[in-house]
Amino acid sequence: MTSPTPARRSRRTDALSAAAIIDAAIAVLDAEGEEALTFRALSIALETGPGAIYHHLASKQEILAAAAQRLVVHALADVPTDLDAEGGIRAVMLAFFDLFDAHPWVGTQLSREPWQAALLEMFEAIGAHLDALGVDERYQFTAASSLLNFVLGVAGQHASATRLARDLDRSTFLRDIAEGWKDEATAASHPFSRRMADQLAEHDDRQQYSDGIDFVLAGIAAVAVEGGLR
Amino acid sequence: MTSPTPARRSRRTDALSAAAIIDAAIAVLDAEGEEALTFRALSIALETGPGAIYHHLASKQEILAAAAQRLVVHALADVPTDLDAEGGIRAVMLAFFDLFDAHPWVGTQLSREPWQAALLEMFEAIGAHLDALGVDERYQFTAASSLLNFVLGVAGQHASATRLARDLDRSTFLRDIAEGWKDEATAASHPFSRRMADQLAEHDDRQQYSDGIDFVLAGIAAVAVEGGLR
DNA sequence: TCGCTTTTGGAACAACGTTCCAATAACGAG
DNA sequence: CTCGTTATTGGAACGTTGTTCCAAAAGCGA
Repeated sequence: MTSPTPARRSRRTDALSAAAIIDAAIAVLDAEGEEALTFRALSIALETGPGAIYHHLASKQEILAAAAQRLVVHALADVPTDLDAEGGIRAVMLAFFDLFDAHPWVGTQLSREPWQAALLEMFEAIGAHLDALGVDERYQFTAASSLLNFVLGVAGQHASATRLARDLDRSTFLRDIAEGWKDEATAASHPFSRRMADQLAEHDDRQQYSDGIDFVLAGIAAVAVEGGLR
Repeated sequence: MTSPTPARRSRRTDALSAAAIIDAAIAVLDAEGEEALTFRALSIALETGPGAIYHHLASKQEILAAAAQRLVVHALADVPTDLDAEGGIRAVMLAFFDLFDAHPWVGTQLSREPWQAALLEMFEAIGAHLDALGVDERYQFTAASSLLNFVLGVAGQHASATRLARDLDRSTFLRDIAEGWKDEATAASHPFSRRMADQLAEHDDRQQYSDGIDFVLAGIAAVAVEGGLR
């Protein structure tokens, strides 16, 4: 098998490169999920061995971080630029949600390494609108961080929910959780959650995310625009 | 070695149990960090083998989830109950931060499994105050979720930062990141982050978290209390 | 005292990320 | 063109992980 073909041109027709490895990694992650990205799977996809991969990238972390950054940059490139300040922030934030919805593994990756490259891109994209929004300069760092932290929380939950509900249906998965909240013993000690159980089962993730942004933006407007309290 | 001592009373003086295993797991996690919790480390700490552990708990996930839930419940038990609605929510949210600061691995765990037991406790503790805060019933689910997502984002970042800065000092770690933001090429394409670099290096995590809560609470008050817009 | 069930702990397994290395292609200097 | 040097390749091997399996031991009801 795999006859040597002694003296053709190149060992590979397509040269291996960091970019090619990241391409393959994204393809595997999107097609089969986070836990499917192994050096063995990558080796098969690229028709090579782990040694060759390690010659271009230092670790699995580096592959994941680079893959996440590429998708973040790509998603941000598609955001329209002719919007007012608030519309611009909303568009950026929704672009993040759609990215995490299409590539849930990115949500996991962003919590693996602090202030990695992808996070800088997100931080910048959010912060770029704060001046135009009229946010007092002293509040801009906190405002951008708050929006970023909110996105990251959603991204993490969305990723783990998708991971678990990979075979299972999302709605039946949520219905099961909601049923648990309606269990007598649980409901007795968790009355608020009991009241919310039906909404949990029926809610729209994207709408809820958008409503959450409304809260944070309204809060920033109330506290940090035109000199809020202290 | 380990002479059999043929016929004493019990095989172990302290009976193995789920609670004892979780105790040991928390001790290992707090003392040596997330990646130190292995079945081998647990076996040594409990003076047993992996088989005995699996007889009481089904998987490593289950151990981590139970450990996280215990700490969340414990942290919530210490929150004073004689506060007004807003003070109550603030106290709960700050209790979460202090928990994630003392036990960073909890922040990672909460993103591993969706709607796990610990999250229900957090969701309930937040939501319990929303009626008293005057939040319209239609907004309570979204309001509680938004606060929860914000906490989870902070927890995840805090956990990964602590993990990376385990040997390294936190302030020098942040200073290094900030220096990267001041790099000429980076600064040119990321002017907002460039302006924020010094604040990144000097900011207080807990204060920033508290300010973020101010934003979200102000936004909830503006949008969802006494019938906000739409 | 005996039979059955629970509990124990260690051996064994497959899979993972990573390291190492011998073989090969590419390339610059002569 | 030729040759020594470097870059690149891919597979074998390593140590560690979570998990499974099983035989021995302890506890317990009849």
